[in-house]
Formats: sequence, C-alpha cells, structure tokens
Amino acid sequence: MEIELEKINPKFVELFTQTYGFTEAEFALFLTYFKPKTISKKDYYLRAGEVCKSKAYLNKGCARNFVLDDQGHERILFFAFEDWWLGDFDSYYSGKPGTNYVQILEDSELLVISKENFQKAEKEIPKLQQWYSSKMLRSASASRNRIEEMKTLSAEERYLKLMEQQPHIFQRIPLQYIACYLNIEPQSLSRIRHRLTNKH
Amino acid sequence: MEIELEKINPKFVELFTQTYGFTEAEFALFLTYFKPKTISKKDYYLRAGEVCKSKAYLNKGCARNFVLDDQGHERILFFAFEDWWLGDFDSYYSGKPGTNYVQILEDSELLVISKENFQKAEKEIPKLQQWYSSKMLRSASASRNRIEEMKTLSAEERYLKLMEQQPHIFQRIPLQYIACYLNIEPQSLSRIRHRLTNKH
DNA sequence: ACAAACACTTAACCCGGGTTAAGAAATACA
DNA sequence: TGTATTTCTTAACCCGGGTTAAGTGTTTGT
Repeated sequence: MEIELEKINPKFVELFTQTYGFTEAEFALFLTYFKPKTISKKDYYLRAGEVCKSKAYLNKGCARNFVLDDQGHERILFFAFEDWWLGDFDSYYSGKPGTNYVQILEDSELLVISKENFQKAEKEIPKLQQWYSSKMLRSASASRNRIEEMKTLSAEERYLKLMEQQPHIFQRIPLQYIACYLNIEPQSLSRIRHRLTNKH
Repeated sequence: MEIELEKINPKFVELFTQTYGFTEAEFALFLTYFKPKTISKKDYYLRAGEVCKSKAYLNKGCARNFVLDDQGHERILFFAFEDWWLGDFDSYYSGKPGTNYVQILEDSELLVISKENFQKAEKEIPKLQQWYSSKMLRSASASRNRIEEMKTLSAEERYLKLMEQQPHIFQRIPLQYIACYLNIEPQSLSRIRHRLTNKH
C-alpha cells in the first residue's frame, strides 16, 4: 500500500519540507510510516471508549469531533477539514480509553500513522517534536477561547462571529451540527437566521 | 493620637503576633505607624480618580468596594467587614489614580497606615512581606472565582450560594447592594426571593 | 421512481430575568 | 411626631432562547 505523492494535499508536503525543513530523504522515510485509509460518510474514525492509537491526517473530506455530556447529548468540539489531524489526544497520550468521537461527514481519505511508527519517526527525525508540541499549545488555547466565547456571547453573536470568521463551515456542514457546535438548538438557530434576514 | 489597644479588634493583634510571630516590641512599633480614623455612613474612604496612598484596617463597621462599568453603572466587587483591609491595590502599587470606590456603609473605625509608613515597617519587620503577598494571592484567586461563578450560575443559584456561604452579609447589607454584587436587578432579586419562599 | 430517512423551518408555548412604573414599608431627620 | 427619603416589593411587559410538535423540502437507497 504505497502512498502516491500526487494524491497528497500539497500542504502536507509543504508543512514538513518547508516549514519544518525535512530533507527529501527524511520526508520520504516519514511517508513510509503512514497508511492510507478511506472512511465513508457517517462512519467513525474513533469512538468514545476506544484507545486512540494513531494520528490521522485528513487528506480529503471532513469530520466532526464530539463528546457526550452528562445527559448523553452530543457536544461538538470542532469540525475538521482538509489538512487537519484527527484523533483523541488525551487518549493517545494516556493510552487509556478516550471520550471523543470522530465521525466522518463526507467520504474521506486519511493518512494514518500509528503511535509506534510516530515514535520511531520522532527518533529518526527530531524536528517532528517541535511541530507537535507547538500544535498542542495552539489547540489548547483555542479551546479555552471557545469556552470563554460560549459564556460571554449570546446565541446570535456566536452565530454571526462564526459566519464572519469561518464562513466555509457553512458550505459543507449541515446546520444542525453547526447549531450543536454553537450550543444552540437547531430550531433556535433557524429562528435567529430568520430574524437576521428579515431585519433590514 | 495614640491607639488604645483595648479598642483594637483582637484578630488584628492575633494575626501579627500569633500567625506572623511579631515580638511584642515589633508589634508595638508596627502600631505606632497607624492612625485611627472614623468615617461615617455613606462617606467614602476612597474614590475613583484618587491615588490610594494608604492601607486601612477596618476595625469596626462595613464598606463596599465598587467600580463603574463603561455605562457608568456601579459594580460591587466585595463587601468589607471587621478585620478586612480597605484600599485600591492597583492604585496603591502603581501610584496612579485608581478606579475603585470604597464607601462606608455603617459608621466605621479604621486603622490607617500610609504607604511610607508601611514601607518603613516592612524594612524593620520583614515578616510583614510574607503576610501581604499571601493576602494578594488569595484575593486574586477569589476574584477569578467570582467572575467564573457570574458566568456559569443563574441569578437564583448565585443568590442561594451567597445565602449559604455568607449569610452574615444579609444581616448588614441592604438588599439593593447585594443584588448589585450578585449582578441581578433589585426587582429581580425581590422576585427570586418571593419565588423561593412561596415554593414549598 | 418511490418510500424512508434526513435536514430545515415554522409556530405555539414556557421560563428567566431585564425594564418601567408604581406602591408599600421602613428609616431618618427636623 | 410627622414628613421626607430610602429601601423593598409587586405587577405588567419585553426579549432571547429552550421545548414540543408539526410541517416541508431534500437526499438516499433499492
């Protein structure tokens, strides 16, 4: 199962060769550790209760990452599109069963690298560590930020902010999931959109 | 203007002699740096725009510490009772005009120590520094905590929590100020109290 | 091509709490 | 002691958003 270079998102190549300065040999080696995998719409890359034993580069498609709250309701943490990484990082690092679901929303192509292979790669290509730790920091601060916004902004403000800052989400994600992501009931989101279009 | 020991809140003596281990001589010296001051109800110990040049031990009485928000509405940060310290710590340390008002709510007796005198005392009695830095830490974490509660709890929950955790406040502070402290309109607080008493 | 499933909207209703306005009760002051 | 001021309560109304229920499209799979 060789990975065909032409099929890889150019951003993937760029990230490691340009930004992190992998040599051609390093990059080629790195690639051998990945396995392509396709998952079709509605299937899961990961479910709560499973141990997350790999990272997956989302080469094509999109997905939603969610957890269940105490009442068993889904809470979407984020949507992933091309050039995102899928997984449950807590579970990955702790080795314990995780709480995250990663459900594919469009037939998708992943590049999957197992924990063992990633560890090998880290030894052989130490630059990899920098990349990953900076990624973690950014995502931790983003999630604090989101919690803050949930508490301080009204439903309408949250909707408008998302429209402004990530309009592409609305092209590909069903409104019900966007509502869930924004912590708004789908009916209420519908009403908010109605209010906004009929208001001047 | 000697300070009469019998009139000082025993907690004040205890704090410095017992908890911080001042010798009798040190404590006596420390005391000479204070000046007694009485302020009557509704007067201010401090107003926004003034530079806070002293700390004041509230020996008897009570006060409210508030700021004005962007719309000019009062926001009560905390109430002070016997054994609290009054002031605007930002202004005290920066030497710049502050934003805090400290209004006396019952005729009160203060023990005031000027910044210069406190600095002298700190040199002569180094233990003082420990006391003050630990105080600052605790109050910073309390205020973060309060902001968090404002965002996560409903008006009714905030009221019940205060009733449970600091019932003494209700003995001495007018409800309108408590409402302000809880970020509830006085009418709404009244309604909440009504709901609660008439609900079983 | 059709039924079944899914996605979205509309509407009626409820609830918490802000807003406005007015009244009742308590305090203070002369 | 009585009037004035302050404090607290009540009531009517509004608004945002959750809840329930019933549509109306729109996809999907056979």
